[in-house]
Amino acid sequence: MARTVDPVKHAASRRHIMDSAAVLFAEHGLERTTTAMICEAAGMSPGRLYHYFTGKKSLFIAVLTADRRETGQVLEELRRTEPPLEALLAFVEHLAAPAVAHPLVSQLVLEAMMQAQRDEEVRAILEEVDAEERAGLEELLTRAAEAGEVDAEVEARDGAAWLATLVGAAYLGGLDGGDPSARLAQLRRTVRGYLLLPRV
Amino acid sequence: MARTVDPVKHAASRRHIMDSAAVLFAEHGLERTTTAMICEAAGMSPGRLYHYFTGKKSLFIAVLTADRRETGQVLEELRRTEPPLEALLAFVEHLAAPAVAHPLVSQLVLEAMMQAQRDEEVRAILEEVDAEERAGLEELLTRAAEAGEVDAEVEARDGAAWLATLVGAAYLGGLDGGDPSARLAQLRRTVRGYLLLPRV
DNA sequence: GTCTATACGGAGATAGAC
DNA sequence: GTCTATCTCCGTATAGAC
Repeated sequence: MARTVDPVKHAASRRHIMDSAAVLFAEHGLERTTTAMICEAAGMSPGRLYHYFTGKKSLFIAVLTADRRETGQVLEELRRTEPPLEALLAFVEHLAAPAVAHPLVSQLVLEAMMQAQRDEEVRAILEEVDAEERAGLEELLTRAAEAGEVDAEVEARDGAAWLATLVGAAYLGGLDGGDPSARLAQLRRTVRGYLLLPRV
Repeated sequence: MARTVDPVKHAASRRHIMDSAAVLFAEHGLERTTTAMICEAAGMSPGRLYHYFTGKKSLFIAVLTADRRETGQVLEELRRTEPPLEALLAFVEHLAAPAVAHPLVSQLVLEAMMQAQRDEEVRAILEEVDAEERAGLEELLTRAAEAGEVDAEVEARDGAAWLATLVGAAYLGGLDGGDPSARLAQLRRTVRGYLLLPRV
């Protein structure tokens, strides 16, 4: 029984569409990106696009889940990294890394966050990713705190949530352009300052 | 020559529409808020709405400019506040205050930022406000630095821009709900930590 | 699998009576 | 000034030939 579809080609076609769409979603947002624009960017007809995706929203979600980062592996390694505070900082930088990679990535992530406010399906996906990230932050934060490398005033759960928010700030900063590596340095300094009580 | 329109009533009508629309823009975003939704929320017909605004976008911009904060007055006062570092922190909190006031305010501000990425007119408005805020931050930051209350490593211009980004983080944090006043405390701690070099 | 052509619905905006 | 009714366009998605 010969397969009628080549799964490799099929995946490649999907990927090509997703890559084209991702740029447009980042630049113009979900609603202002028309399927016609996507078709033109991908160099294909609507019929073809809808052969690979059931609709614009499913394409958007496919884009989001494709770029989903695997934090598990990184986390596994950082659990053994010494000192614990450095491991935590490294994790924060890992999470913020996409923001400095390219302005469009920042825009896409922020667009996703906004959509999550308004769409249950998108919200569910991002929630999952966020929970994973926060759990990692909390774990590393707790470890650093136990090692006495973090000020006692910083509570694990709230602190982790706030760190996630600060990572978000790096994405916000990505909108204005400017030097990406400088932004990463600012973030690093900020997180250190937050975790270690500054002398007053 | 009697005026045919009562300017007070006219302004009140505009205001009523803007108030109704602001909530919807915050909740659903610009594109997903239909004029029909606005009409229903405001309890009026499309004809009436278009009597007061030339279009949905002009209404959106009216909402943004109406909620525009007057930083000048606050800044004037903070210039004389001692110590300088406290003045700077107070200014940061002033800028972040709307974010803790109500979740919808956070959403509206973020929506505006996203629209600014895609619309020249919106961008121009926000740019103006942002520039004003950054100028204020830079001024107070410089003053605090000259008083030796801020670590020398923090450069005035970049530092001010980064502080503005951190204020943005407070708005981002507003999306997730949680205790608003706690978020303000986190921000305060973060900014202090950033400005004062923590002992390593 | 891919195209062209088009159906369908909805949203912004207007017309014109009152 | 305000309403009802409606126009027009455009965007999503589909139909059906190749």
